Amino acid sequence: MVTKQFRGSPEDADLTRADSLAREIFSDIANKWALLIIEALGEGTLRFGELRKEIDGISHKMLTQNLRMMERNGLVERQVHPTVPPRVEYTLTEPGAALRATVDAMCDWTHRYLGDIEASRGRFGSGPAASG
Amino acid sequence: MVTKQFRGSPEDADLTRADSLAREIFSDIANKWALLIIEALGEGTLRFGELRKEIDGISHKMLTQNLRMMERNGLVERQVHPTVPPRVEYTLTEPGAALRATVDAMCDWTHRYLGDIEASRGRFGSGPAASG
DNA sequence: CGGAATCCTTTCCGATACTG
DNA sequence: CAGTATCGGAAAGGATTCCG
Repeated sequence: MVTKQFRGSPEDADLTRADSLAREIFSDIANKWALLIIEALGEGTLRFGELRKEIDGISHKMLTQNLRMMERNGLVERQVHPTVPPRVEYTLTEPGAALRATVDAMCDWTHRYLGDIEASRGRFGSGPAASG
Repeated sequence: MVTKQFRGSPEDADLTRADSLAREIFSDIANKWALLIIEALGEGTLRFGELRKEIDGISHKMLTQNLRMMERNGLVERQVHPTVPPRVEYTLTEPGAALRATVDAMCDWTHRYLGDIEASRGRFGSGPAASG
């Protein structure tokens, strides 16, 4: 039940704390860039620059920011090779790989219903017109 | 391949248009509130006010805004009962219900890895400390 | 090459007021 | 009860610059 969060009742402090944490994590990953990064890393390990090229439209800043967040949450592992120029590689962890299956499903869904959605958009606006 | 979007090449106009649309839809639904609404409607039809109560922390405005977007994309159906006071009900469509399975998986994932993530967060910050 | 900090614009989102 | 519109602060996010 991720829809619920915390209410201030002191008794169920543990339950509400878990709910609050669940919601926080959910909010972290229910984000465009994070999901696209997971999708991109699904193929295997990628360097920072490769990720940037793979994910169309992501900025340097957003990529860094989301990778930090995902590293903190243990979704990706960051490996720094102390060469020059530096080489930094990102890999999905086991939790990250598990989430990847879900993201794949979301991508499949998108392509599966692309036509329906386009049609729905066409109807929207012309649909609920006045009757008289 | 939702990670790719459109490049201005005139030849593959159709392909890039589809990619662009796919990314747009993906961005629409890869959003905290939209996913929580889908999750909430998974149980069955709910009124506006019920949704508001079900989804902790969502504001009147965000709920309206996301419901419009989801209606436009054909994820939810909106039924207005011309009573007084008005009664408006929201139900998942078939595409919406299909997406629900994915969102459920995301919620399951969240609870499944809650502990791991919390542990990872604890390590983060104290991990990459200087060696000397 | 990858990261961090800065600046600046855009978007998000809550609060409020008003309508039917 | 549900929806729309407006306002203003907060946060997101892009561009740029400097560092190792």
